[in-house]
Parts: sequence; structure tokens; C-alpha cells
Amino acid sequence: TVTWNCMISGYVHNHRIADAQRIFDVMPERNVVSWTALLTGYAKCGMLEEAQEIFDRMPERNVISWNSMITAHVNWGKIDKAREMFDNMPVRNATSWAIMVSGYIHHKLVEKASALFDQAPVRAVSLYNALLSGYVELGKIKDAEDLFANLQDPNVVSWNSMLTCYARSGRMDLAKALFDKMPEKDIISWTTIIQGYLKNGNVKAAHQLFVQMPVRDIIAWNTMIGGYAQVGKLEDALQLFEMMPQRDIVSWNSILQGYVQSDDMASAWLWFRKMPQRS
RNA sequence: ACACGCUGUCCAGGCU
Repeated sequence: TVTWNCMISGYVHNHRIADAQRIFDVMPERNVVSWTALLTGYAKCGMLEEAQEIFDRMPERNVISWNSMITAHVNWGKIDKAREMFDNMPVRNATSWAIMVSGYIHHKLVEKASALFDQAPVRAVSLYNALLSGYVELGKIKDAEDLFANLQDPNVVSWNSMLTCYARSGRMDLAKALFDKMPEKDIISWTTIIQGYLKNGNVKAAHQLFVQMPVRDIIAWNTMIGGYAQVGKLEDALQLFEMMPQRDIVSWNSILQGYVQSDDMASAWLWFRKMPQRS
């Protein structure tokens, strides 16, 4: 069953819901993981009613099934329905609380998010992070700082949110100080600080860090390319574009955007025609 | 790599 479930989950990640459903139908026996994975698959494809139907039909549900269904509602704008399920679920874990707080945050309902945060029986780091990202998103620097200061044991996600906070408000001095102080940095920390320098007009510093970073994924490459493109340094952008191990649609769009930004519509059009149909 | 959640890139959209 585990092997079959892996296949379902693989298809779900690729948004191949028809194939996931096919596996689900032919597998000899299904457990709660199979059902939940399928539910998530429908939800990811925007088929909320089908997801709900699966949820209702499942022979058994655990806290993850509930969380998955709540996430589905949150992601498709049904925040009230999500809250209703949250209130009615038999058992809530730390993730349930984080999902709901994060749902409110994404709907810009910060008051509701912080009210719920205050009610949480256990303050997991992910719960803090959900609220923190909301403060950061809305530029509430002081609130973010206070919340971060209250964190007993911030993880790399918390640190990264604070990096974003300072970078977005133009305080690259604070961002860099924080970056240097981080107990551990991941690829997102590096990309965030690079993006910060780019947005604040320091392409040189950005590039230095780009060269220094231990591992670069496609998003890091795209970030640096986009930074060059935005300031009209298209040769640099193109050079990186050629160098990167693989490209996705964002890589192509970033260069395109660079041409548009430079008012070079002729090159933009040529580039557009060179773009692969899908990626 | 058996299912859910919090942080980074282009564009578009949605909400207030």
C-alpha cells in the first residue's frame, strides 16, 4: 500500500489528478493516507467539491485529513468554511492552528489571525511563523520584531521572515546584520538577502552573495537574472541565463521583462518567439 | 521521497 500511495502522491505533486485517481482505483487496498493524498490532489487542481466529496466518503479520517480539507478551503477562498471545519474537528494539532492562522493572513485578516493565535493552546514555531509572515507582508515591522523577540526557539523560517521584513522596508543594514547572525542559513536565506539588495539598488552586493552562496537552485538563479534585467543589465542577465543548469518559465519571463523594461520591444518580441511552449 | 502547515524569484489574477 505504501508503494501505491507513493505513486498517488507523485501524481498529485505533478497535478496529474486523473492518473492519481486511476492508481487509487486499481490499488488492492487503500488506507487513510491514500484517501487523504487523493483529496489533496483534487484540491490542488481546484476541484474543491470533489475534494469535499472524498472527505465525506472516507471510511476514516485523522487529523491530517481534516487539515488537508481545511487547507483546500483556505486556498480557494473559503475561509469561513475552513473556520467552520476547524471549529468542528475532533482533534487539532499544531499544524491545524498554523493552517488557520496562515489562512487569515493570506486573506489579510490580521485581527482574526492574531485573535486565533492568542487562543492556541500550544504556541508552535510554525504558528508564530504564520503570524510573523503576516506582519511582514503588511510591513508591520514593530509587530514583527516583537513577535520574533518572543520566540523562544526561532527556526530558519522565522529568521528568513525577519530578513524579508528588513529587506522589504529598505533596511539592508539590519537585514545583513541579521543574516550574519543566523545560526543556520538555508538557500532561502541567501536568496532573500540577495533579493533585498537587488530591490534596494545594490546589484553589486547581490552578485557577490550570489557567487558566495554554497548551493544555487533555480529560484536563486532567477532572482539574480531578474535583478540584472530590471536595471537594464541584459548582457549580465543573459550570461547567467546561459550558465544556469536548467531554466523554467520564470527564467524566460525575467529576461523578457528586462527587454520590456528597457523599452526594447523588438528584442522582447524575438525573445518571446524563442520561448518554449511549455516548461 | 506514503498524506496536511509557516519563509525566497517573473507575470497575471483575486480580496480589503
